[in-house]
Amino acid sequence: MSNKKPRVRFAPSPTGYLHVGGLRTALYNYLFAKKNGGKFILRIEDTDQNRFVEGAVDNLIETLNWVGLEYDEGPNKEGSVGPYFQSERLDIYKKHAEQLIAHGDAYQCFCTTERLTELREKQQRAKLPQAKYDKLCLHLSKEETEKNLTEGKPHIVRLNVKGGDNVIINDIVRDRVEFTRDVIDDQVLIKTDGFPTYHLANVVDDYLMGITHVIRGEEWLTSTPKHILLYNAFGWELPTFAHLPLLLNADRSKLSKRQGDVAVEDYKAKGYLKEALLNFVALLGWSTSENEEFFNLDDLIEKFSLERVHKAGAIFNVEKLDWINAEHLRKKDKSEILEMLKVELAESKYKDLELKDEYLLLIIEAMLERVSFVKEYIDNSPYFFERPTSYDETVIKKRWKDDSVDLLQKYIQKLSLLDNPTKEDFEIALKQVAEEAECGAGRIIHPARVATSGVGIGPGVYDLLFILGKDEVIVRINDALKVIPEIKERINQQKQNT
RNA sequence: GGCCCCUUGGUGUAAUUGGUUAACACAUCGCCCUUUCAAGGCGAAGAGUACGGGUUCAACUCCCGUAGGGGUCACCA
Repeated sequence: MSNKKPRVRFAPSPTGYLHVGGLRTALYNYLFAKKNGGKFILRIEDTDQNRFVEGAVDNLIETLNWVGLEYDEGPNKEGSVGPYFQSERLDIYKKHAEQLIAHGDAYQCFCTTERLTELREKQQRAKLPQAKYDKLCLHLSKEETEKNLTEGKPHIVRLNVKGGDNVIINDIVRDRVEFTRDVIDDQVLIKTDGFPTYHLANVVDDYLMGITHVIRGEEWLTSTPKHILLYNAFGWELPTFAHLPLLLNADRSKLSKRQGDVAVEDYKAKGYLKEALLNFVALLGWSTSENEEFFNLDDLIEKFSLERVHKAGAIFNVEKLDWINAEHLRKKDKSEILEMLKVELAESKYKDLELKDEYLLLIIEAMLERVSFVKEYIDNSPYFFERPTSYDETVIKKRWKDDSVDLLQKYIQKLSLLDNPTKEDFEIALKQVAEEAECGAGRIIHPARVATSGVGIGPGVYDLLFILGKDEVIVRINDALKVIPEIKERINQQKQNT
């Protein structure tokens, strides 16, 4: 397969949502394909009828589209090796299972679930190293098997694991992994309902779909020997394997729902950028020799290699994700942020406000360095969208002085004389008032900020005042002057009482 | 428990594949800048590479053992 263009696949089972670990697997597959001019295929592993989830496939595809991992072949994008739903390939698996049976590499098994359970319990009680099927049905005579079949007895098909050499996996990430054959169970290939198990289906499909590299999570490593036995039984050339390290919870167990968000859509809903998610997840188990950290998708395609994927599992550290998200957000064009902010606003309580683009752009400019998420433009500075509903008491306590009322009155008086003040005009006016009152500018800056925004933090005051505009500033300060002195008075009272 | 995988600061990783004061980033702390908060700049603390043996002039890098963690042992994927 050395000269062939690689064909890789992401083969999730549609359980409802895309797991971030799945996203990382999909990404590595995608990057490997794009890097090497190959094809990235999406195959739906829906062979478990019990786990059918309505709408799961659509949701999965939607999420994949959202992050921008476009597949070359898959559902709704037929190539020449479809269908891409395993549930639509049942006859293919059946045919292949029959072929295996004919060659003695598989056999029908009529054992009941009860017997199997009992067998397993007995083996466990006997403290056998490993519970395995006892091959009872392998020794059924041809006649018995035929009889059972014609009687319509429920049955499954099992892989017939024979003795022989150790099974060796050559893996790009883990080099060489070796298993003795006695640890390999006679794996179920076809279930009673006629559906194949993962093991049969993935081998048959990977071969038929021309998959050259199987890139998947480490949880598959121990079942890979079964797959290799199947390839051998069919006489097929093995694909190259690459088993990826797991994504972990903070306690180093496999990343799970219980310990935080696990679905890509959860992160999307929280406002993470797709660029940040991909960038972050790419770094969980892979790095460049320079240890660079900021990448967009094109960078990743250029730099990625499976050889630099490493072996140990990685903890999914949200703090770092947050930082990467902020980095990506700051590098975006203001116009792009504007569009995202509009979407965010449309879903907020300010959805009925009519806000001009120039106004939003001013906010974006002023807040850019202060936000890590688009929604923070709203959450961190609601005062751009509504008048303060309260005033931060700790700020009042610290910044509101006896002369604040007087200074602010003088300031708005001065402002009222200005015609279309620029940002600089707001500054000049404020400094004039300070000079005339023979006090520092801070004496006005801080009260002006709380009075107009209700809080003590935010962009530069002159930005704040300019963006709000002269009229609004005057209204807000007048409003504030009616209530802040009372708050201050109350705070002073409390102080005396304690 | 059997089998398999893994092990560099709290976290993600780097270390020209045996020669570095073990590097970078996130997080933390401090200082500077800004009369706010961030961002940014500078700096600090934090691992001597899980542990123990070897091999070697030299080991994070090779070998053996131990420990710890994880994965897997379904008619789920």
